[in-house]
Amino acid sequence: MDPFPASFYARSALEVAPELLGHCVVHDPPDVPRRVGRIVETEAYTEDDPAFHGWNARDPETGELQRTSRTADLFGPPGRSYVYLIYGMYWLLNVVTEPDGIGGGVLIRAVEPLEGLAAMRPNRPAAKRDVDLTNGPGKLTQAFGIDDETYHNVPLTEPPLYLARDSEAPTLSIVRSPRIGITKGAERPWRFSVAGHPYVSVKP
DNA sequence: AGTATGATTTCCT
DNA sequence: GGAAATCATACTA
Repeated sequence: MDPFPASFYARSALEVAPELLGHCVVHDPPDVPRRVGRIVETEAYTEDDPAFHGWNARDPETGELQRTSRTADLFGPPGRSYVYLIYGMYWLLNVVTEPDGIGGGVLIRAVEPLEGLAAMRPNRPAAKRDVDLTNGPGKLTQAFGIDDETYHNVPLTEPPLYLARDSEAPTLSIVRSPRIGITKGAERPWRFSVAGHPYVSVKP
């Protein structure tokens, strides 16, 4: 499986998000068995989006979006990670999209574990069944051992953590639906999931 | 099966 | 001061 190159991400999150479905998240650090998950659910966030981080941080004079300490990396070069703490407890994994200087990203919301399940289970003691290992954005970062300390703003185009094109990816039926857990911009159908897949976090 | 609530931190108004 | 791209648990039926 080959990592997607940075150029793959240098366009709108709305194009990248559905194209990632069926392909893989690979985590292969030293001393730990390799973990692989097939992406089954994503969400797109763009600059022109009330749900975008820092949407409210606008210059009162010009209306320009401000790069705040939290959001600056969303405006950086494409193909890098944006790891964000939500509700004080959970890390969410995004990949930065759009050309350098434009803000945008794709949230990885759910994966189906393909490899390294034995290494995921100890990270997810609350998971009673394997489906609970990675069927949510906070769950999959736990299963894969991803936090901001090591994995924020690193390239997702090379080991140890990368997104890879899976030539064996099955043909998919993709569903568009409103994004989960947001209030502003909630009507935009910018969530993409594999139809009927058991690892999708919330039924569309 | 469905609904309600607490945990806990960072950032913006 | 309060909201936030969530999850696990504890209820009710």
